[in-house]
Amino acid sequence: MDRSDGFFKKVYETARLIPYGRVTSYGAIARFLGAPGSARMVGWAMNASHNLNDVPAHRVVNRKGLLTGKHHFEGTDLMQQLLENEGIQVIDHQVIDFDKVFWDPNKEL
DNA sequence: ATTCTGACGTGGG
DNA sequence: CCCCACGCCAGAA
Repeated sequence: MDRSDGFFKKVYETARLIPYGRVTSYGAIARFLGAPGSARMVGWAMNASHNLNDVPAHRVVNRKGLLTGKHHFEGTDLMQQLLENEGIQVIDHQVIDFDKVFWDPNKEL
């Protein structure tokens, strides 16, 4: 059916756990799921999550804090707008104070 | 079936 | 910090 059980579902749940005003990286989620080398699959799952509204994909960035996925959002600045709306400062598609707003599931959970 | 790509990450230089 | 090469697995052509 629509909900693939396993990896995808875990990605969605983890993404939902991201607190307000925080961001995480694909690799962090992938490692939390037990797939440290399959960070790409997290991004792929996010692409599938495009239909879901409970998955704040805009809070997920790459390890550099760069909004690599902004290209897949509507318009051209939507992802940045959402992050700034949460109090996250974003300049040139890059998250400022990334180490401060970074939320690591392995560390926080 | 094969081949390529892709919202990434890590390691070496 | 940058650049290059490899690995990872799912999906599309």
